[in-house]
Amino acid sequence: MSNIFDVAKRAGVSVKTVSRVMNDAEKVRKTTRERVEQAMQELDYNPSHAARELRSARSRSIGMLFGDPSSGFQSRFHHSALKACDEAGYFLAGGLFDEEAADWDRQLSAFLSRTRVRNMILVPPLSGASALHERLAERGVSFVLVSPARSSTTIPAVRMDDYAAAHEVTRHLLDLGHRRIGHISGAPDHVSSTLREEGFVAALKEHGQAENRSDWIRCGMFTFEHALKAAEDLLDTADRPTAIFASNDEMAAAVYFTASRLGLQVPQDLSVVGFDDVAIARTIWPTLTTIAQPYDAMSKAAVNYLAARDADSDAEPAAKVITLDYEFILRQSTAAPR
Amino acid sequence: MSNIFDVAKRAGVSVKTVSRVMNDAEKVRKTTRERVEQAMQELDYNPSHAARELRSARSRSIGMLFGDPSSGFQSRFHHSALKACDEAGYFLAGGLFDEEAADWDRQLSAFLSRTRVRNMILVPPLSGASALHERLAERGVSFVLVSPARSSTTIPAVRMDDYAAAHEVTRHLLDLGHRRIGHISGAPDHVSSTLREEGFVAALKEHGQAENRSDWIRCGMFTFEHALKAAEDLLDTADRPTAIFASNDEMAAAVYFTASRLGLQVPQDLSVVGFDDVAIARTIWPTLTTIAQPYDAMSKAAVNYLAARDADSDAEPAAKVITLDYEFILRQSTAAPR
DNA sequence: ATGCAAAATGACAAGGTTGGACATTTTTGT
DNA sequence: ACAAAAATGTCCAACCTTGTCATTTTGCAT
Repeated sequence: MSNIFDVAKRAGVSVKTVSRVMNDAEKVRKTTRERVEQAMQELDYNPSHAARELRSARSRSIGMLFGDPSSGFQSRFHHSALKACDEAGYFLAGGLFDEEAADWDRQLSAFLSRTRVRNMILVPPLSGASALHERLAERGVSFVLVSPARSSTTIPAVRMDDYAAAHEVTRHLLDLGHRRIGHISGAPDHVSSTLREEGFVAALKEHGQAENRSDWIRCGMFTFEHALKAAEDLLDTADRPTAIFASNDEMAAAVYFTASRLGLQVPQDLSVVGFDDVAIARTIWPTLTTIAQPYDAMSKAAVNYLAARDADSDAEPAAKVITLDYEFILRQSTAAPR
Repeated sequence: MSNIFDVAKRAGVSVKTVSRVMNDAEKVRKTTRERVEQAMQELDYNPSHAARELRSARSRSIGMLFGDPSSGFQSRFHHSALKACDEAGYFLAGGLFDEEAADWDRQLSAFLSRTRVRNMILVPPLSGASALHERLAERGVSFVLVSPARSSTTIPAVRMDDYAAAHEVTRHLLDLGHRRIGHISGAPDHVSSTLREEGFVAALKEHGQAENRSDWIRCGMFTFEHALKAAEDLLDTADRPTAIFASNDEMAAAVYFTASRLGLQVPQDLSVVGFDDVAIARTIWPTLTTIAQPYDAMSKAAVNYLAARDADSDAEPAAKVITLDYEFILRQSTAAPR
């Protein structure tokens, strides 16, 4: 396995110059840079992560804590984060974190000192754990929240436009001809849930459906179990909605089940829309129309911010909260009402 | 942040002794060890991962490649692997791997040289990718397969007793009184699928149900989509089974849907059993009776083997294939037939 | 051509740990 | 008290990269 000396020798320059090429902040003449880059390629050179970390203040690694083990969002995001880190030349260090555990503080310490990670990404539900955030700040770790529960002006965060997405979803249902539309909201203390609900209500109002029954909005706490109950309340009456917009995919799955149980076919008798586009959206039948979180873009934004801060620790992002474009994914769970 | 010198000073010993304590292969008196350990605690010392990796041949890190992004098995295993690595003082390095990509070879090189990982764990479907295994062997990386597709006597692997588990599942259905039992098998080239099918057939035979219709065994390829078709074939006749054993949880979910569509209630009209106990088993309704893979035990076994080999590179495991105990998880998807 | 500032490049130490090869001290058993 | 064995210490080199500072080269104006 080749090292920086081999590259330097082959390119006929000093090791320092090779180093400069890799950390491309400093001035290197174009011809030199090209010579070095070619040598790197020829030797299939990759810098040693360990040596870099040992020598330099920049850590080159980003930590991601895994909380809720069954979170579809977390799995999807992890995948994107691996990709983003790869591209940025960073390294994603995964660690376990159990918010409920009595010794979470010790757990965190062990993770931080073992990995020497100075940068972290927190996804829900950990992006809402303020005790954790405080501890990280104390220890001088930079971190970015993904889809945080509370909007904060002090902690950098990436998120998507929940309001606009919910608005578009509702609009889609209205355009199909639905006039009786239910909504299953998430956790009331989570700002994403609130925004989605607001987007839903606003779209109805704009369409002159202001009188849409307010008891067609039920809280599902973002969980399958709660949503089952909510769906039953909505559907088990003669006067039921013809479409339901659930604030995440797991809850949409719960709607499917309740619908099946009541003998309602999706989408013929009931249109269903989810949110997040996690694995389950493609694993249930009919496949679920939903909003795809911009996983790749969010990861990239988070990694880039951390990388920039790494390079210049005083750097502050232009915007504390970065809002990214979602995507509306039309699958088979929506149709015109009968 | 304290280093090994600080610890040595505080414990009143030499740096070498501290090192010996940490790498506990060599002889250190008990009292000395305790003194050193106390000093480490007091100083909140954690050895620098980077320095160790840089200096020593032992990598202290284990790589895990992520293939199929929507694999429930992979997510569950990842969680357990993080735990196991943590306990063993190792570090889990995650990397992306796309078997289909034309440049997977380059991808692999980049991952290996960037992380300098010398140990790997491969989960399905990557534990069945022989081209990948060859390349890893060439590069001198030790690796362990988890639930490999083919039984091999040359590559270390951990797995569970698929045959026994399938046997127990079938036995459970028979004990409930079911006499007409269907099976949806996985991918025919995967030994786990074959073993499960054999366990199923054997249990029926033992119970004198040898004449159980062989066309009640259908192939579902381990995927939701294929299983939908298989379930329909099994259920959309008057002469249908009263119970179905699916070779994984995703396929069991497909059975639920087909059942609902046909107006059959689970478990009253149809008992369903899955396999793996991934997130979906608890997210669908009724919750799914299934076999839990021994995720924690498999991770631990894999990590321990790799750690042992790390310490003594000639070490070979007593058994090439370690078989671990599964757990039968009784939930709400099974009941006596009507 | 000459001199000068600016740009590009190089030499060397340092970072925390382990391994090797021995030397020295302490303990154990008799 | 003695020898042998066990435990501990010393010292140096190596791992690979980057930061600091010194040196060389280049570009430009005279």
